Amino acid sequence: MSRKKVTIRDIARESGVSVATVSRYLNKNSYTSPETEKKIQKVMERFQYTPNAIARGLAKQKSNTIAFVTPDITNPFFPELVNSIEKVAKAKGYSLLLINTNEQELQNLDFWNHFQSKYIDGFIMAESELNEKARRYLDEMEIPFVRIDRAVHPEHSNSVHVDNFEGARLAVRHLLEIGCKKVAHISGPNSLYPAQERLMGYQNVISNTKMTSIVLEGDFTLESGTAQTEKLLQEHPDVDGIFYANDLMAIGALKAFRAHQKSVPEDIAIMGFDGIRLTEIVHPEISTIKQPIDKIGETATNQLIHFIENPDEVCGENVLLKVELVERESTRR
Amino acid sequence: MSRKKVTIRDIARESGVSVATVSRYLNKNSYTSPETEKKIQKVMERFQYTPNAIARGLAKQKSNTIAFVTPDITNPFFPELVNSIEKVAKAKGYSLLLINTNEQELQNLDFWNHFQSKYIDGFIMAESELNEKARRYLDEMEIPFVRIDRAVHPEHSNSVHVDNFEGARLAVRHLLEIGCKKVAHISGPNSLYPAQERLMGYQNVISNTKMTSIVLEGDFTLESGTAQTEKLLQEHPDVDGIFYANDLMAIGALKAFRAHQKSVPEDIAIMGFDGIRLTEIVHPEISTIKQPIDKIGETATNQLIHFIENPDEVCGENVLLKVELVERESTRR
DNA sequence: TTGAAAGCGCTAACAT
DNA sequence: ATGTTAGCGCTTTCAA
Repeated sequence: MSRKKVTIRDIARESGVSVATVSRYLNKNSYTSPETEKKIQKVMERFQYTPNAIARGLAKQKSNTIAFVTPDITNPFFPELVNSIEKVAKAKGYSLLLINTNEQELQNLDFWNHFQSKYIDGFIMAESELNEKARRYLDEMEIPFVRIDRAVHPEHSNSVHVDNFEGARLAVRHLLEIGCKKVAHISGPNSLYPAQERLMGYQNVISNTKMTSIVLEGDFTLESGTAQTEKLLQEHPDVDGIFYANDLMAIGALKAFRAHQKSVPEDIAIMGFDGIRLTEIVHPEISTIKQPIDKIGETATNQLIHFIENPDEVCGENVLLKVELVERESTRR
Repeated sequence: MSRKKVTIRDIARESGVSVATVSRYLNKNSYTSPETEKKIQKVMERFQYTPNAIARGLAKQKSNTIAFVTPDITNPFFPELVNSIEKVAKAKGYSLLLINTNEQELQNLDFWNHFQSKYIDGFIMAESELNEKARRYLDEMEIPFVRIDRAVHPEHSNSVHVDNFEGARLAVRHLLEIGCKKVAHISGPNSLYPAQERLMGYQNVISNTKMTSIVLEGDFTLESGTAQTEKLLQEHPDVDGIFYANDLMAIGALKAFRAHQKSVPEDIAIMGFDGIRLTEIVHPEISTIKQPIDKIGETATNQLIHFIENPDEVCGENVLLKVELVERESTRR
């Protein structure tokens, strides 16, 4: 038996109906009599028919593909996130395209033209920012997207967002509860909104104590965790609790503590933020504020697909998810 | 200004030529006079024309997308790999689809029908195995693919493969050189060819000494690293060197050593395999046999695209890449 | 409820 | 060197 690809026309001919009827059956959007449905169904099975997605895409101007756009997929947040995004997408009949591109290029209208030329139905972005021009262009082209993680910004809607402020408060209060007397914060880049929120959470709690606020700005990388901790230990050798704006920096800090013979949690207790798996792998295991990563991916994807399929519902909401304190060795006294 | 999408017909009309000429210009596969080229070029720029990828796909039966197929993208190997795959793919005009699916489903012909219905041009797989039926089907459909990492198997060609045997030998010899007297191996699953090769490398070196071979089978997970190390310490408390078939298990082992108050490298020296970034993050930093991850991704992608674009060259080669010893704290005496 | 036919936007013979 | 035209496989009016 030759593997000639079977088309809708073959199915139509073989079932004795027109292609239009077969198409209707396929799309279940118009009535078809039960009998013809049965017939078509049978024939499709016999021929192992699978409608051609590309042809469909061309006719409907829709690819049933969404994209995940990021400048750096080695961000440790990424794999789990993609997992849940892909899961939901697949369940709803969408494929996931991975697009690795820098912030620069996202401002380029050509980039979006190519994007549209594939009829990509929408995308999720986790890190970059779009300038005014790009946003307007996307708007004209009616390509929906949702922001998560570092891409969240209060000026823009359509995002899935976690409670960074409350999370930071949880973290700092936890440090106070276990008896820390001098608590510092290594923040994320000030330009990022989630980093600002975490900083504000820290300050909010500290301002209700007699402590003074000690903040150094990091950049969310492992290396900056090590470096800023070094600096902090230099300037304030008596710090006994540190809240890091993300887990990676907290993990990087461990190297600095080792160099300074400080033991965690005995000399200094530390908290991270994110809940990446790495926190359980290092020693000591790091206490953290855990984000519901799967839920973020799921919610974002559901929301995106909702927009795609209901373009009329103009304005998207912002979802806010809860975070949770996870206590581990780094704060166990 | 309305954003009506501009098509090849608009460009043709506006440049005073036929669509065929524009198409030729686009595909640069037939001659067009320099003058008309200039004209067309101008018009395209003026209209910001981007050819519709879906329409092209339908006509050429080709989507210019490749897929990365894996059952578990949280495999720590993944992000860096995808990075290099995507980079090469993009440079050659291909997009990357991420497909998360279990081994089970890969045997399902419907899965491949859907795959084909999108005109996916080829794929890379890193972990699963395909049964005879699926392989034949792919063959009939002429969907090329290449195997890397755990999916490599000596019975199949078209793979990019590292020198596991030699790598294992390097690792074990290194342990001997730093003075280990009793060296054990925690292997990967026996069912996986790369794991077998690493095991053979271990045995090869050990057989040239007066030592006896001590091997426990792990499964490449962090947890199994901890568990098998526990077991090993129970059975052979005097082991003073361990070669782990991958980094993750070596990292998991650290927990076991801590529990048994064994210090690394003083009491026991350990080596991993892979060269994932994590080995530099934990303490002590783990010596390892580093695979050229980027190169694997690049080579695999280049090879895949080569097959896609030269379907005539029937039989694919197997590329073998070198590995490299990286000495870190875990073997520094 | 079903069919005929005109697209969707591009490619690739075949002509000229 | 360029134009005509018939697809690629499916969807969607419009009629019946």
